[in-house]
Amino acid sequence: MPFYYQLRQILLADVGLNLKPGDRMPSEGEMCSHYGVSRTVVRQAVDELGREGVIYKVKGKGTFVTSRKLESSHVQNVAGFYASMASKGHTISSRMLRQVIVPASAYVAQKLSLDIGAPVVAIDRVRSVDGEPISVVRACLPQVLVPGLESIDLREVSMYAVISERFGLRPHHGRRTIEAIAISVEDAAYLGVKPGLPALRLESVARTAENVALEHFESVYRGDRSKLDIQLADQQ
Amino acid sequence: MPFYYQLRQILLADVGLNLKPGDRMPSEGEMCSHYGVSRTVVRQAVDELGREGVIYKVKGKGTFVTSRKLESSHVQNVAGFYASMASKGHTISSRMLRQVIVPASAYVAQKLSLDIGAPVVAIDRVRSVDGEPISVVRACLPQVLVPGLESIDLREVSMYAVISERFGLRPHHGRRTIEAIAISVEDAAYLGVKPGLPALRLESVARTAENVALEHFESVYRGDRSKLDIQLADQQ
DNA sequence: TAGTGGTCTAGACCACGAC
DNA sequence: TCGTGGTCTAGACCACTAT
Repeated sequence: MPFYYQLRQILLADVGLNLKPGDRMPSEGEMCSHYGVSRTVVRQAVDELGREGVIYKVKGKGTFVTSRKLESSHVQNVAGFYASMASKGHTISSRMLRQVIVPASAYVAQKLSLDIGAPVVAIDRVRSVDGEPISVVRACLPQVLVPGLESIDLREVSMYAVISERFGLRPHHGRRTIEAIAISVEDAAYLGVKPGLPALRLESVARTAENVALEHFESVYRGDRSKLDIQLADQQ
Repeated sequence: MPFYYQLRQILLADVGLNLKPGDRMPSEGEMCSHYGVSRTVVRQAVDELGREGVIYKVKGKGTFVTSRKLESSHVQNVAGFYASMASKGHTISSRMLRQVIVPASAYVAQKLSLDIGAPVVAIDRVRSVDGEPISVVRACLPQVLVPGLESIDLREVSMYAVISERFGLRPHHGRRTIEAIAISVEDAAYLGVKPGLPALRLESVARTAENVALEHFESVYRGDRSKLDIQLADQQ
């Protein structure tokens, strides 16, 4: 492990144990001599924690603990729903509605920069958190990128983990939009609510670092049980 | 301006003009000699662009252009609604519903870490984009932090800009939640839609770097005209 | 004046990818 | 083998804050 990463972990532990909100951290010079590393290393560790909002720096004064707890939300992380919920201790399960190769619709083709009719793996699931159905997710991935995905059991695992391990593909950036809709008859039945009630609709396109469109999905969350969390952080 | 910032701007312009998606950037060593700066400077500029998703690096190969256009969304930026919309060329106006000092309700007091009944400046507005009413925003700020805010004309300016200039307070981090609701009779009237239709409700608490709660607001967006945009970016 | 973080230099060695 | 980005050293000067 690089020094700066080890130091980052040490400082993170300090913030959780010895240091309270508003406390001043040791100065960069003190850290250099205390841990026997150069200032480059100290700054890389401290800057990372600053970007994550754990601490903040004031020129001429010092570095201080922000102390807020970070709970990254799956809405703004490429990590995915499964990883996000699992990290909070929830149990996630999926009921598979469809897992087949279909020709891309005009809409999906446009979102994924494919030709209309190009083969995509369509994966429709009802996702439950701690046993309760929360959302209906309809995902599409270009079949050429993930051959064989249509026959992998995804009920109890993270799809992103499978894609990463089997195909070496990792989502890197993307865009999501959220809107309020009246829930459809079909989705209401899946989620056990009345049709027409307010629901959240989240649409997402994830791309690799090379900007290859990897996945499009649309998910509908029942409005009475779902809030989407977003963390804000100013650029430091 | 620091060298690394100037270099950042130069590289950003290159990405927009000379370089296409997937193109390789000059290597770090080439930039050093070309611009006559040390590698520290080059790395600080390149790393920033990497974090913003403009470029990405592959060890042993080089640095490449991602090329996606960044459209920062006001949902995940502390910058605020006004700055976000204004930067996209929209005209924002506000109809002031209420701008007074009131005692904090139990709910607001808890969100702002105040005592119940402590004075807060309540600012309720109907916000219009390009002349069309889009959302109802109800904000509360601790009166001790922003004395006099209740008598400043906020109809045509950014509230965050006012708070920054007059009181030296800048939002630094915070948390927002999004949910789907059926719009109330009152808000429906403000927005000119039918009561009970799906709407988005965004709740936010913004804090300063010192973790002082600066502002709580709740805003309701008419569901038929609003989508909230979120940019995803993997940690590099 | 002393201490802090912000910026910068001029080197170094390493692991990884391409050839 | 060579070039790339990843990590690291040991300094330096600056602007800002506090006293």
